Amino acid sequence: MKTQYIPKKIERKWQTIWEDEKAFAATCDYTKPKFYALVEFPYPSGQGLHVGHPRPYTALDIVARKKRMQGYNVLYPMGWDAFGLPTENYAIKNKIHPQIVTKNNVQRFKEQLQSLGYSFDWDREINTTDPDYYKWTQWIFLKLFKAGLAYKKEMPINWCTSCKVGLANEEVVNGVCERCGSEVVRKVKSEWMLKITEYADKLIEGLDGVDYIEKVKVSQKNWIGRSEGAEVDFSLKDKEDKLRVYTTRPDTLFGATYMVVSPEHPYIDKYKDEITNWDEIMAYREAAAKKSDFERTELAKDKTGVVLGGITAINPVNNKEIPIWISDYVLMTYGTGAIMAVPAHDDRDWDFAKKFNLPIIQVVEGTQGDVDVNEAAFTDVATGKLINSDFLNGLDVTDAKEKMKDFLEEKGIGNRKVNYKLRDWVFSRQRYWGEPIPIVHCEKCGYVPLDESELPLMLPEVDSYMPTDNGESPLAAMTDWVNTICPCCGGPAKRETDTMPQWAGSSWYFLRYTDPCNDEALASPEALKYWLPVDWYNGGMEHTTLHLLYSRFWHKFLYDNKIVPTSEPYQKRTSHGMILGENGEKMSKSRGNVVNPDDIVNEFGADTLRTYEMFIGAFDLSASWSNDGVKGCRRFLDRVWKLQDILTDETGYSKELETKMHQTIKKVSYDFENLKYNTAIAAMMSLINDFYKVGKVTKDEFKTLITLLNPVAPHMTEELWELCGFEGRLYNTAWPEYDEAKTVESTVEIAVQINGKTKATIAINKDDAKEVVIPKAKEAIADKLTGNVVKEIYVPGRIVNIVMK
RNA sequence: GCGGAUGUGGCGGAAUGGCAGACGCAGCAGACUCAAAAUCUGCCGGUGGUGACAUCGUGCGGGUUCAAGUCCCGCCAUCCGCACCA
Repeated sequence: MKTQYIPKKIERKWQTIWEDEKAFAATCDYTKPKFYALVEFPYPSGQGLHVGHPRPYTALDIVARKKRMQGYNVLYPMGWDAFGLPTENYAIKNKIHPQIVTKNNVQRFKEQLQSLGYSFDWDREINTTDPDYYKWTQWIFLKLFKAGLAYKKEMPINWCTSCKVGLANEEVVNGVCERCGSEVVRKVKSEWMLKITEYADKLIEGLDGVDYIEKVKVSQKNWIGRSEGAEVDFSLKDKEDKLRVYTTRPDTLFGATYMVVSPEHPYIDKYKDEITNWDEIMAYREAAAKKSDFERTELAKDKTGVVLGGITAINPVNNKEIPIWISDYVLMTYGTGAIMAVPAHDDRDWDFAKKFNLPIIQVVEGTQGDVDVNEAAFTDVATGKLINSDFLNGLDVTDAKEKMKDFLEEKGIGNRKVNYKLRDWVFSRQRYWGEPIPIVHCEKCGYVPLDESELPLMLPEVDSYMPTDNGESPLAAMTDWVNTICPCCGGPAKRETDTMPQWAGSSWYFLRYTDPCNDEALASPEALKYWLPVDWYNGGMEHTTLHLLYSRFWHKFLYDNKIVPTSEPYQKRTSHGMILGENGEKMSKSRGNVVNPDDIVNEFGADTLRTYEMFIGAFDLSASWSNDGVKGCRRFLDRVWKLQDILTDETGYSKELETKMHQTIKKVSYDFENLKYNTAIAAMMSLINDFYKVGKVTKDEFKTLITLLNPVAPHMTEELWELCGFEGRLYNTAWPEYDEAKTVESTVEIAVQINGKTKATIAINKDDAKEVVIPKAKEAIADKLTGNVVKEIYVPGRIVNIVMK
């Protein structure tokens, strides 16, 4: 054996060489074909890198390295999503400035990533907390504000009692704060909002033109929750006012037997004097307000409610007088905050009607037979036919919906309406460690944007980062900073003291990588035109309805304002599975099953860690860590290293392995771009097993193998390349080519079956005709051909099946 | 409840409708060693048989097909989202 494989001796060496040679820098030669590979930039937490991080980073590193070898100008950048609560909380606890905490964490993360040998272009590193970066985050906010898409609104928000901060709906999980797990209550605050709802349709339509894995598309569509229906006005008896409802089932209007309004509905206060049971209503309302969202969900099954005394409504299609109830199963935040109840054809209305003994009128009949709406609501829209509904009778549900919508619009008692589950984005945070919102409030002029020339609006130094109990940001205590003059009238004014949420900086970071040092624009139009869209973006499923949706929204807005050249930011989106502990549970300190990537690098080397994480299983599924599995991958790399012992001076591929070589190049090339890293590695393992079986490996076979393996194990293959005296550097050697014709053996062994069961195998020439193969096959199974042969099947090069009776 | 995914040896996992279990791990046996580790060689789904071989086998029940882990219909289990959205 020539030398021993000692990763520690070679990994640092190559990392330094790559850095010195700027091996992986994306060039500004915009004439070359480009490839933009992107992984989600991490939040540099104090814990350092988790073994989950290298999985997606290695996967796209493989793609990036391969694309470079195929002649592409590749952009594979990395940066830091560094604003956020954990850093701020750590800063509060340890009395260190968050800036310093961030700097330390970034340094640690960067060292760890570099020790894994990623081909990131570190010259394009970005950090969302850098004023030169957040200048442009603020700039985009101003654009949104000027376009009327950022507005301030008094609204009940999700308030985390521990973080003392308002949360977006997406950040509340099971009624508790996504970050700290504390209780979330509703609190009324004036908050900055972004009108993402204005882009709801565009965000749905855009999905048709991109190559995202299906489950991401489905989740986004469900989250946006588009529904088509109608708004209908019900008259209040003896009143001028109409009570407007939203329904997706206007066809069932004749079956509406009562109405329900949300406890917060404004009509309740408006008709206070005429409501005969005001005390009861108030008691219900208070009880509902006290319930947290979590309790409301928990109690979802059991319907509660109170009838409004003294006020009734008139069904506009049949003029019947019906009662109005209040109940918290109707949400003020969706539709109009009021519904018409059709208990015969809606499960929730049915539950409510049963509980309070309200009439149930059937207006849709099943075509399959009897439907008893006293037993359960009949909600099947596919098979129903309308009954008891005057001019709709006999129609199926789809036609009846349309006819009723036309009717409503003709008579002026309603109209078609599309609703979304998606809400506007709560964009304020009452926190220090975020981008300041560049807005000034003037008594005379209202909310006034800063002039672009004032950007970046720097985050000022404060004495305390503690949020306050009254819900104000720590910045509010900085009177010198808060008190300013109005950019509009020059009078006294106050700065906005809320900051932006963590999602702001990550909503456009991929644009900045294309031109990270530009101080005149977020990136030059040339750079954007060349690099966009991102060709392949990989990230976690948990960001599907947050980051991914938010960044698509910003991008579409920038596109509409002609700042970016593409309507979608990412052409392709994939997702990796989680890495679980050895026991199959999520890794956590409390479970004691955490694996530290540094330990693996120290003991086995970065190339082993990379190989193992790619070999661990299907990329999109979660996988359990296995220390034995890591050892196996190290063993594989050792065996590759030791191929030097049987390396000959011969060139070309040897006769016995020629087919295998072409097959392997084909398989590895395909698998690397199709998330099948595990089978690509298996194919290379199988190839080296064959080298050992044959007892030698030619120069060209060895070159091909280490080139194919280079994207996975870049350090050791580069070292081998040099040790063997091959020319230049492996990282800029051309990717191996294969000859399709040579991927198939000229003689193949195929199975001979009787009635689908294999009885023998025969060797044939791959081009042999059926007339040649069948007799050969029959000969091989002659002793078993005891019945009548009914049919003889030959699938060329694959199988023979003799059907016998 | 709705949506999405998953189910194959002791384990992780392979299989354009065409010889199920590639590749790896663990295990067993042997070689090397004073011994162990490392390394190398062989075996490695169940049952029956000394054996060639036979037979069963991809969560369960049906179906399509010459042929089904793969396609269709109906279930079960587990995991992950969402959840009173009218």
